[in-house]
Amino acid sequence: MRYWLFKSEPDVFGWDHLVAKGDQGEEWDGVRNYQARNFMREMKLGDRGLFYHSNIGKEAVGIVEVIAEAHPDSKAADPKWECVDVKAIKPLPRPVSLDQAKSEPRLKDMVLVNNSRLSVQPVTEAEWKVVMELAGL
DNA sequence: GCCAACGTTGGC
DNA sequence: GCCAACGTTGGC
Repeated sequence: MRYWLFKSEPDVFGWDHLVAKGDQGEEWDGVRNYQARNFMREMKLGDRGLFYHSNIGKEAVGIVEVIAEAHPDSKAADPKWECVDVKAIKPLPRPVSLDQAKSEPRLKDMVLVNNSRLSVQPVTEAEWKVVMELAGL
């Protein structure tokens, strides 16, 4: 299983929105960046990801699971843009902020810390474990 | 609100 | 195919 990080602005589509979708989950649509799309193409059913709030909060707030592998983004005019479906698994007991990630030496190579603009990112297993530890899981 | 970083576009 | 101009993202 691999780990990922999904970034979203909470006032556009936040953790609570995804939780409200329940087991049905939601398409991670709207990605118009090749790097991010290519990561979604690599995702497999059951992969886990962090749900990160950009701009407001700047913290990982929950865990999601991939429930549908890459397919054309239903909201894109061009089918070259693909996305996966995700559902909320559980909130982090203690959200992990960008500041925390930056000040944690074990997370210094995390994409989130080094390339703030990429909206879908891979997370290594080692990084995942550190984040879980900081989150109180 | 500003601006640095990055990606994309389009003229040449 | 290069690169300047432009637009967007997201941290500060």
